[in-house]
Amino acid sequence: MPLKKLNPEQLSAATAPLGKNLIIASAGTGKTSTIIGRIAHLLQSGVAPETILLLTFTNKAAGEMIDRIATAFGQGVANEIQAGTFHSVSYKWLKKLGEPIALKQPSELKTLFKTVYDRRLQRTARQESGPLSAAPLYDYYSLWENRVHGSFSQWLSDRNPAHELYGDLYEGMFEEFNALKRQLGFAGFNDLLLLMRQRLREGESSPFEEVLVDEYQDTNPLQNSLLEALGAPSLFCVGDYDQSIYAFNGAEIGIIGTFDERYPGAQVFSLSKNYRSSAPILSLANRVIAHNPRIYPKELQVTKTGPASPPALLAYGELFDQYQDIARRIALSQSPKNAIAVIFRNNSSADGLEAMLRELGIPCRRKGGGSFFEAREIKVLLDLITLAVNSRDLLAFIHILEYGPAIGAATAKELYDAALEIGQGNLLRGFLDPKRPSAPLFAKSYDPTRPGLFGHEEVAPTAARADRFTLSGGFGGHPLLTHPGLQPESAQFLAHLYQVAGLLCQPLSPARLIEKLIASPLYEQIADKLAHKRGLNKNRTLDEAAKAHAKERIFTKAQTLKELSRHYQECDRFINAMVLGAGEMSEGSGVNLLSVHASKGLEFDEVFVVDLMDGRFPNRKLMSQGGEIEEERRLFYVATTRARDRLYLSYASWDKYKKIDHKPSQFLYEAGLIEGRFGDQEKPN
DNA sequence: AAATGAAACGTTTTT
DNA sequence: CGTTTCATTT
Repeated sequence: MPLKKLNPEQLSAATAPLGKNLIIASAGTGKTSTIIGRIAHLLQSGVAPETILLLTFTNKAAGEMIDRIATAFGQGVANEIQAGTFHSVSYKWLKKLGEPIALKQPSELKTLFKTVYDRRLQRTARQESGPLSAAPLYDYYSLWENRVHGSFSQWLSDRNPAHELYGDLYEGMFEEFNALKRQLGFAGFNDLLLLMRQRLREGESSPFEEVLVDEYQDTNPLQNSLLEALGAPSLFCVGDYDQSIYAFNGAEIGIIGTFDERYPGAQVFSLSKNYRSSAPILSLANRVIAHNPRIYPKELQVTKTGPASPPALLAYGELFDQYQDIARRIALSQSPKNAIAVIFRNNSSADGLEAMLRELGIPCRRKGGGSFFEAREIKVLLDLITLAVNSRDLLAFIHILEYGPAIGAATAKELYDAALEIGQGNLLRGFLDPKRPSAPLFAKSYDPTRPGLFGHEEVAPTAARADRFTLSGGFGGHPLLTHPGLQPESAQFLAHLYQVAGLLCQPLSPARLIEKLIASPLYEQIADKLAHKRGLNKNRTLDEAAKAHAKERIFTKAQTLKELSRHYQECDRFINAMVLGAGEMSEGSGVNLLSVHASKGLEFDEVFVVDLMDGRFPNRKLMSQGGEIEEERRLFYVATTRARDRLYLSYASWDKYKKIDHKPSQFLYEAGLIEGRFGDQEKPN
């Protein structure tokens, strides 16, 4: 039983009376066991499982905890507990409330925003020192949404007075963008939280007796306001001040810091016994983090006894010597490969490491899903399935159409408008069961002086007859074929899409649908186009063998997606899970290659923290943009406390590829691994 | 309006 | 280093 295994500190936290409870749990102090214990305690005290909400930082973490509950209380009870990230829980709830939500990737929404931006800002008006470009502006806005207080333009000009001039312009853009987003039924990550909070404030009642929040230190004001809107009588927030590493996403350390002020009568518990790391590893981590100001006193006790190997500093001349030697050490290590991790500040370190490991035949796994979901052959499939779910999805439709020969963004948008009209709001019906248009369909024409997806203007309609193409399969004479500029090969592509539209209307499971899509002439044509591009040499000649190989890989990947989809019964759940959890899948097995952020919550026998050079870790570029050295130090703390038995810290003083000299990270000085004080070393003559 | 080839660009971390 | 944006051609 979960509660039996807890130490007195953990037990007293887990069995705390209902109320506002904050648990300060340093690295390796059995945070997860305490949460499991808490849930066990609630269930044993008669709290109904469906009134327990567990919020975690990743859906994977939620799944693992629910699995542990299932072991003790059975799958039935475990499944009643609401668990997931703020985002996925909000999504599920909004879905249940009947809110139509088509969740979109941030990159997609950014592109959509850019079309609004481009129309409002003439090219000539864009100079350096002028207004922000679309992408950074969108990023700022997104960060602001997570920070919730005040107006956007005010917040922006507080950061940089130069933006004050453009405040109204920006506000107007986002007003239009948000309206457009609503009209198209799209939602981004932030929207899930904003919509959920709105529903709660409008009186939607929350059924939760207690909300448990894991990784509380990484909560941002938007999430916190949602938590407050939930209004649960009891909170169980678990976090560690020293592991707050998501300031860039709006996380505010003050939220955990002011818990007892914001909730009078709150109880604060502290877990102080570390079960993970050896004494020398823990003492190194503590030595470094001691340079940060304390909010809560922390006295970590080591419980591991026996011989321990001290953390080792590995210094190298050149960057790739470092990667190579670490790969060699890993090859010689006695530890199982999946109990070893290489941790870095910036993902750019991963490629070099992976290459060197591969050279020695060592398997490795990288988090972040890799590029699987970024691959075009996967994206098209997801876009096609999206159409089955959201039959008026502008972005999905346009992305698919752009694979058509001689069809670009402009023609795609015209076809979208037309199909939507003759389908009475349903693109698929527009293909399969078109209403006869009362007026000519394509009376609009693209105006290149007004860029973006919405830059159309009325011009004199051009007459074109749909029957000028000879097509098989019942698509001949279709109203969409009256598009005046349509090429014969484009018409053929549309005929293939017509056939697929029939598939998308059938009530199929994601796996069955993907299977049929892969076998369709449409996908064959798209795959061929992609493979052709990839088989092209630099001198524009086609390497047939390379093309065949590329095509094979495309279909293999498509099969992988089909396998992945087997876990889902409904298409809409599948699609949204792919957006919400795309980054949570790791590919392969073996040595773990992780960014510090991705390593959060994990532990390994042996840990290599690499590229500990000033500038890279701490990341000076970020710090110049407002990042804080304290946050970088916390990142270092998180990285080193992943290690159970062995910890290696490494750096290289020369990057021959970029021709950059590197100095060791200041954290190596603070750790006492390098003598003297950072910044004091004399310059070489 | 699309396709092609050349130039610029920037390389943080995540739901 | 690879991607994304720009300019030119058809």
